[in-house]
Amino acid sequence: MTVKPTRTAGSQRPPTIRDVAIRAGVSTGTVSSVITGLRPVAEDSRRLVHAAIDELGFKANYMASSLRLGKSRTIGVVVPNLANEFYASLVRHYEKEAAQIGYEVLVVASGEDPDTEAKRIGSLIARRVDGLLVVPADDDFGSVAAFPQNLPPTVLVDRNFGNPRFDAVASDNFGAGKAGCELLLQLGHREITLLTPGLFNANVRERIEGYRAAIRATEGGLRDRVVIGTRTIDGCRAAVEQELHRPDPPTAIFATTYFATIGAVKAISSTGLRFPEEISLLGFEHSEWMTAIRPYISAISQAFDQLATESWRLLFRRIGGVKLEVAHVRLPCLVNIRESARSPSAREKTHDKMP
Amino acid sequence: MTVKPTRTAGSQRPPTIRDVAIRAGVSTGTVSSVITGLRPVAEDSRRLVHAAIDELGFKANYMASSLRLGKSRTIGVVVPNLANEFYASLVRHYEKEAAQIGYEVLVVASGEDPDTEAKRIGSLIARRVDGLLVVPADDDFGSVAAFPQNLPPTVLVDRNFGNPRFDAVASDNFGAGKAGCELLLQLGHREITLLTPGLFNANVRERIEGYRAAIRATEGGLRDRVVIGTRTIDGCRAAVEQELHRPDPPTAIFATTYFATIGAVKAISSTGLRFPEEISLLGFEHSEWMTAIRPYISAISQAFDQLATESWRLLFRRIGGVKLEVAHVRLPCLVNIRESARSPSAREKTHDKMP
DNA sequence: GTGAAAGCGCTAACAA
DNA sequence: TTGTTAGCGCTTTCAC
Repeated sequence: MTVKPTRTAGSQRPPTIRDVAIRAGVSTGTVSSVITGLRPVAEDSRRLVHAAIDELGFKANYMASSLRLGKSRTIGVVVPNLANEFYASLVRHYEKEAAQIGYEVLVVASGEDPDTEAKRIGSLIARRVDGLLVVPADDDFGSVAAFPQNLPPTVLVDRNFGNPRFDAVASDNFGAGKAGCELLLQLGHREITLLTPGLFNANVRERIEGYRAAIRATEGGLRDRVVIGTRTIDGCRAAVEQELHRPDPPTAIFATTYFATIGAVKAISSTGLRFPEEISLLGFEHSEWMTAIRPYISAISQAFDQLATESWRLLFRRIGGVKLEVAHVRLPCLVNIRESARSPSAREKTHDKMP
Repeated sequence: MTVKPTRTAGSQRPPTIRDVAIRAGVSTGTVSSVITGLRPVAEDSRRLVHAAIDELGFKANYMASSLRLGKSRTIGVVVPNLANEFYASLVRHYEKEAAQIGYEVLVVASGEDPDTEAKRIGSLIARRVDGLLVVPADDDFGSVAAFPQNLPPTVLVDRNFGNPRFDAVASDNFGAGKAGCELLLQLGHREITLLTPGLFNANVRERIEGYRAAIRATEGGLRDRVVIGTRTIDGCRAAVEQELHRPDPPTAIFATTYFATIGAVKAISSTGLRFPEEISLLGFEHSEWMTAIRPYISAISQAFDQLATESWRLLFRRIGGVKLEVAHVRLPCLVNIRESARSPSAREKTHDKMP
């Protein structure tokens, strides 16, 4: 039988609870009690233990305690793309929430790909995260063949709201599309082009429906104009450029996502059009730059802080509770009226001058 | 003696290696061998084990294996602020690198506060991360009293480059400040205000020194103008507004950080000054919006992808190696000349007209 | 090629 | 109030 060496601050591997116990002249059980505070410890022992902990620079091994306890105090956060400020903000909020209660967040990106998502979630499960906060890569979360069974408590954020198997929180996308279009209509626009990166997810489809509803509600028999770009900024940019070069260009553009917004601004900037005099823009989401360079960008934005706190709340409700109803929470969007959307009068005038 | 129940796919707690072993009619050792592939297994057993794994939806518990192996395949990433795109990009790169080799990243934010940083790093250590990638909250990383001893392999990114105890990778800040100022000088500017959020960290101080060196190298006996804001966008904005309202306003502003850049743009936009005709701006870092609204923002930028890959490389070099020299790597910055910085001629003309 | 069993560092039930 | 001890789920000798 080999004798186990005691580990000190300088040694290779970090000291264990056993090293602390020996040094303090108590048992490991007592040390554990001091650390967790779950059962009373005599003042003398406590002092001894604390002294030993400090001298050794001891840090309880969380992996061991997690294994024993069956919970990791870790939450897995899955987002499509960290390059998108919207998702980065979500992560930021989650990290803050986690820090407050001694949790940690494991962040992974799916790259908008369901297979990658499944794979990444698999490794989060292997790490036994206590819960999952996921912005699904598509609207059928969990449908991929290789998708892991036995998910921990999970709440879906921003996408795939209708999924009956999971708690979810998302924005009122229909309302957002409708409000945005109405705003432009009120300003006097009659040729409003909706820009979407695609039709791949329900969020944009709902926003489009909201836009269409607003168009239909009008008495002028206006037509809806939907332009489809790609999921990249450049794809949206190209689509808008093409739209602006048509013989009957729109007087306003309504972008349905953050990347579409950037693409639209780029497209407008690259044309000779005066902005916002000749072309109005209503974007989506909020970012600092929108209130930096003129014209300040008007935009509908998701209340991502609320999305974050609400989804966090739902997750812990589920981690704590048993047999809960599936909860689905819709949050209203915000309308930020700034400079990039104005009434089309200037443009009309220009037209009047040269018939 | 209680008999341990076998766990199946539907049961509460996830199946263990033991459940797989029983189901496959082999020992846990054999199952382990199949999973890790570390010792040969007969084809028959392998098939049996794989079948059992699939039927049970088994996922090896990483906490248990980590505990046993003494390594977690997890890297801790510590950044000052996830709201800063620059750091968010760093995280994005690290996540990608991690995914490629089956690692995971634990992301924490220090909020620019050394005490919070120490505390957060403490919990990363408790989770036994295999390594730490940190953008330190200040230039004396690890000096706080409560700072944990016995760090895992660690590399410092972007800040506190000189720290002799740690590998580090950072940009050539002096060179960046110098190149930026020289660019403005070449354009013909003589009154160049340098905007910094403070003097708290060596990066900005080095950038200032670079700027001063360029000013001094000039023959015109130019004065250096350094304006100090705060670490927030608004603080920088206020500082620039004040500067622009002086009787002797600058013709160009050179912002030394990302937040300072946004603050400067906001300040310029809020004044009546024509931009860039009357006032030039050279920013710092790169972001999509800089090439969206006109004028496109010229900026010096850190090669954050290189910072990320290089720091990742250094970290794994150290995780793998023993007794390595401390490595310090400086990376050059990029100069992106766009529209917001131009020669001050327009401004001069305006002045000429009203003496 | 495979099984039995020890043990990673911790917590909790049970005794004392 | 405290010590002892049996595992948490996995990997890895050591036998066979």
